[in-house]
Amino acid sequence: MEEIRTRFPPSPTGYLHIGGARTAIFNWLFAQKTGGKLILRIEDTDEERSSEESIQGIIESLKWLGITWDEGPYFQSRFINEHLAAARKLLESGHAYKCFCTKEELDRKREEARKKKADFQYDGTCRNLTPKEVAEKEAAGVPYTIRLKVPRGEGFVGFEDIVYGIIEKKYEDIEDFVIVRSNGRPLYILSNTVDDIRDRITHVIRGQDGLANTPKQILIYKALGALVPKFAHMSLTLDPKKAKISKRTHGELVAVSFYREHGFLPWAFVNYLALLGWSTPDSREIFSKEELIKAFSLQGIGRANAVFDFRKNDPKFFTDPKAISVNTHYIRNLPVEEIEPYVRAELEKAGIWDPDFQGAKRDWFLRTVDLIRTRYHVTTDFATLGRAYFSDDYPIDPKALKKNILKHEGFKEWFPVLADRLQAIKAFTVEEAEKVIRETAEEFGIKAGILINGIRTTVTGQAVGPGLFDVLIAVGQSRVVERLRKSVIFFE
RNA sequence: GUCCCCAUCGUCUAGUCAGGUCCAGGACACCGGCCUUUCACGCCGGCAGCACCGGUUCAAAUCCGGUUGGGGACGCCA
Repeated sequence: MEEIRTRFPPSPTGYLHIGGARTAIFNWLFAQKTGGKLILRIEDTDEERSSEESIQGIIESLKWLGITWDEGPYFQSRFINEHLAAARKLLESGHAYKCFCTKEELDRKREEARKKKADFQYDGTCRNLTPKEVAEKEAAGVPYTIRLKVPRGEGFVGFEDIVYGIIEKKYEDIEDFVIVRSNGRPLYILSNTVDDIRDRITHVIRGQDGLANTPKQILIYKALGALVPKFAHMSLTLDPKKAKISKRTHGELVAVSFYREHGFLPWAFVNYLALLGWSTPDSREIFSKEELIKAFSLQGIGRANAVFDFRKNDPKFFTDPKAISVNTHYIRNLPVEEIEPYVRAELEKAGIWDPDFQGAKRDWFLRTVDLIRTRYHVTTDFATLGRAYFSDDYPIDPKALKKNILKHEGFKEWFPVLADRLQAIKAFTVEEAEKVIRETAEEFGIKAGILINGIRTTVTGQAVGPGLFDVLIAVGQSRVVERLRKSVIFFE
């Protein structure tokens, strides 16, 4: 059987955004699933907007997501001569012709048509130029573009899209489109097709916005005598207002790097993105990498566009709640060793990483991560909400301070007593700590909850967290005692 | 304006190709309860949808037509 080859061809005009990432993921999944190859091709032929920085950023984002490619990156700009050779071939075989119309003239006609609310198509002025006329214009040095000669009369270009089914477009609805500019540079529609032919792409998996281009490209394949690949167009990703996601209007909120910086586990993000516009008959949502590859199929891609429901300025969610929930799932359920490197990265970023955490204190570290992770949503939480476990320099949440400590003047005397008694414990265990604290509460004639919540706030800086006695063991006897002693300053 | 695509809970979706088993299933979010030293987790329960109109049929979310709505493409950008 023929080898399956897919490609991901980003144009390096900015960061990788979620739409591009999704396209890359689907191509990658299909290649993995079928034992095929994924080709990475940088379409850097837009001289104005392409940048090296963007190329690096895109590659970095792909790597972070865990998307691997088998060939490339190839650079489209290196193959311009090949694109032009194809155009010459089309000229010679009579599938294309030189057009001497000026851009200004065409722009004017287009504008005129738009005003009259009429359809505009190139009128084919130069299509019927005699060889003599062409020669004269050329001799006079009139610049020209090269247009593909689209078949005229009845008939249509048809193909069967793997996702959308049979698509047919009448010849009369396709104009003789430009494939080479008057400055001699090829256009995307030509370059992209020639590259796909050279790279022996068998399956073009791309956004639905490429659907309208497909009949034109098929015409090029046929004129060049090349085999037409299979096409699978995927539904688009829309913003909450149903507009196409774009770097321009959504900024960093749609950048893959944004999610990396905000504490997403790469696989969780891939898993979530796969769910946008793709599903299995059983509506399953959580997949390991192996499971996703196994479950993936192009037929599972939906035809209706999907909304990436990010919430700008939402106090509770900084992006699509579903994306966060998938991430949360992984943070809570993955073997703790698998999230260890990500927690480490966050602690390093926060400047509170201790090398012992992967040496002498590794057991403690893993146990602590495991203890606190059930209420975290993103890996950055370990360095913010969880800071007190890993560093002695941590902030006290003012609300918690007010509610759990300042409300009870008694802590002025309770904290020192608790510090003494906890320090006196020989074997510092959950049971012992609990016993001491409950007895102390009884002695003072108050509810244990008051002491428990006050201690939690002092020791962790927060009103919420794991069961207090587990917290005390995690933080450790000496640090707990120290923190309690220092707490009298809250009343100064 | 022309061409193309799409239409199930707020969001992601199953079900549509092969009409009955769907007074529509799951997930997220939301609400309530249990658990509890707090917050989570977990468990239990709830809210909420087949865009509309017509047709075919014994029977339609599923098939057909139209309407409306949404999206995309119409560049000498990629």
